[in-house]
Amino acid sequence: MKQDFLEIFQKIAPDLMGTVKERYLLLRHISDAEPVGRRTLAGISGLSERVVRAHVDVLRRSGIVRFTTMGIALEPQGKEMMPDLLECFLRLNRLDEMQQYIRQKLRLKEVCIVPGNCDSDKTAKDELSRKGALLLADLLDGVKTVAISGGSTMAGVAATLPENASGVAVVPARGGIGNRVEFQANVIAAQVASKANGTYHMLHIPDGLSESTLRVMLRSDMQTKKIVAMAKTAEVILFGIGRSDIMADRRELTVAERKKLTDDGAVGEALGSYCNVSGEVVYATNNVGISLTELQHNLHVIAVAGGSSKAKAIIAVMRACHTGTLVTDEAAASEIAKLI
Amino acid sequence: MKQDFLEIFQKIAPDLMGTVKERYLLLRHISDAEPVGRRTLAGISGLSERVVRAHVDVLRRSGIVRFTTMGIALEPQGKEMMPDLLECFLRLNRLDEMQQYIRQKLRLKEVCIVPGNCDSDKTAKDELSRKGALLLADLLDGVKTVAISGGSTMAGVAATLPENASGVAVVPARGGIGNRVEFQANVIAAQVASKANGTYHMLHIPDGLSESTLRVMLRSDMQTKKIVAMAKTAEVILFGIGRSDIMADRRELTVAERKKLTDDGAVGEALGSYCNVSGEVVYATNNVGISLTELQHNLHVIAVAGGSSKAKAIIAVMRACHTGTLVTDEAAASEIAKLI
DNA sequence: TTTAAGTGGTACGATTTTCGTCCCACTTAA
DNA sequence: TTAAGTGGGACGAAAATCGTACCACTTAAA
Repeated sequence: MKQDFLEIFQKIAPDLMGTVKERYLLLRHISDAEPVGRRTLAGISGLSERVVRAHVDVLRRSGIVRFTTMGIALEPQGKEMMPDLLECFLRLNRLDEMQQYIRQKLRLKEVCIVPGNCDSDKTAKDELSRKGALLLADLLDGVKTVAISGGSTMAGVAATLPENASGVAVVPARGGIGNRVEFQANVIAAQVASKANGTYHMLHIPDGLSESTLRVMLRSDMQTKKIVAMAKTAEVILFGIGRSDIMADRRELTVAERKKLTDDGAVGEALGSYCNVSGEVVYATNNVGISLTELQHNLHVIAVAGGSSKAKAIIAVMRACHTGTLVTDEAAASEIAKLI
Repeated sequence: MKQDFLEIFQKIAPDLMGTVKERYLLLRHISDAEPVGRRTLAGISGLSERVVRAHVDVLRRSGIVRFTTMGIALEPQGKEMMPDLLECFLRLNRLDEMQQYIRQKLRLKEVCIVPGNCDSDKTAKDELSRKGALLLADLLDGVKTVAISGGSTMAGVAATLPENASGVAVVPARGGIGNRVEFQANVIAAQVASKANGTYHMLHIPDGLSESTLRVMLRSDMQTKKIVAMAKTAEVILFGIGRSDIMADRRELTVAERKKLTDDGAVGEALGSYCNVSGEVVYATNNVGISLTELQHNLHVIAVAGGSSKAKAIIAVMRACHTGTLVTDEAAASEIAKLI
């Protein structure tokens, strides 16, 4: 069997997962402190008394727990199944706890973790992109403009985005980078627009221009100015996160620039900004578009990145970002949780 | 370990299982006839349009299906998971279908099937008893009298019955049989009464008396008469089913009697009545209490028996019984389904 | 081209279910 | 004896679910 029933279940009934988790939590507490009463149980589990009653009532009918005058206790068969139950939910709950932990530590709005490791597992990378795409799809209705960055992960998001008729306008978050055409923000923006039956605009600015050249270009090109403005006021901004050393390679920075990066402790890159582990932007490429520190004005900020090798980069960038939703994978998340 | 989660899930969230099964069914139908519309889907699945809508909405949010102008279709990732999904639900659905099939063919009120084979698997036997006990427990409130037969399965029911304060009166369904004290109906009735904080009565009549002796005893013993009357009007009657040859051994029948049994095609026994595979009672022991053919007057009739070796016996007895709930196991059920 | 069947989307009121919040009789241990 | 805690029961409010329409649109047959 390739996929756990648990994963399948999570796919076809994510709305019921909350109920199941509550039951599991209750059983854990009952197992810890049996016999224990409804109200006490409600207190330590954070649920209301009434829902606790509803849950234990089902569990009683299943013969897992018993109601005694001293409280709710596990039946022998319930006790018997506890180890299996724990093992089953261990991973699930670990992801849950990590989500909460990372969210609080990094002060983010939300954190999503998909199982697996993007570095070694191709399907995990697919899952990551898919999760990002689903989050984006849920936002598309009631939104006018979406800005999206480049990179292989964003390309995956664009590829797995379900078709819809939201008709949003999609713009690249930053100018061009690298030489793989399929990972260009322009191309990805076009692909997303196609899936959403919307419009797209391009930013024809190469990376690594001198500041003066950039200024000249901007002065003469009203179109670019308009698109940059659109990106800055986009309700949704979606971007990937890269390791600073790898991104330096891809941008073909000079030796001097790379030395400066390492000297300043840069570990992560996103939207052209290189950050150190404290969340400070230590270097920024000369290009147009949104930068990391401007994200507060956007309604929905979504960062997608996975793989244990990117853990430090993710910490750095999300600290610099201060807000938004992080979509990552199990491997990166556990590494992040270890580091912070 | 993977398979375990399904069973565990069934234990801790049996109420959600219906929803999950509906989703599974819908996915099967979508997979069969994609792209297919809401109303068509509602028609072939037997669900209401609104419910179908709610389900596919969840599935869409999970990225499993896609809504197109031609109908609902599977996303690539949904198509990918279908084989696993089918495998996961194969067993579950087989049990479901068998329940329906046996219920209709044998014209019973209800059929419950627990996984496994009681003949070879001790835990399956526990599950069987437990299921019977749970059914009984659900009935106890609002009921005054329960009649129960003897046998190892009934002993298991009594042992796994959750304690409760229903205070029912428990009587043995029939007089004594065999020589194992722990399987006597009297003892089991007492045990059930103890668990239910109720009262119990005994039937001090040994098996195999001559008819004249029996008559004499009954004439002089008003107590026995009263208890037999209680048993016959009990709202709940619970009994096990045995193979006729084995029961003949246990009752130590004479060679002539056994020959008559085999000649008449007796295969199953319950409540002192030996039945052939057509459901005709071909021989009845000389004892007091309820007999198989009188069960129509009882509100709830529950037969509990499992193991593939008992398949024929179960068919015979349940055909003679005409009504009631049958609790059996997977092995017996598949054998029964094959035979009828 | 026209037409009829079928599609997803939307809306709204009725129904059912869930939930919050009491009180009660009872058990238990201090 | 008392005080804390137990499960059970009940009832009205709140919420989710559900039935049932209608709509604009696509599609494929006529």
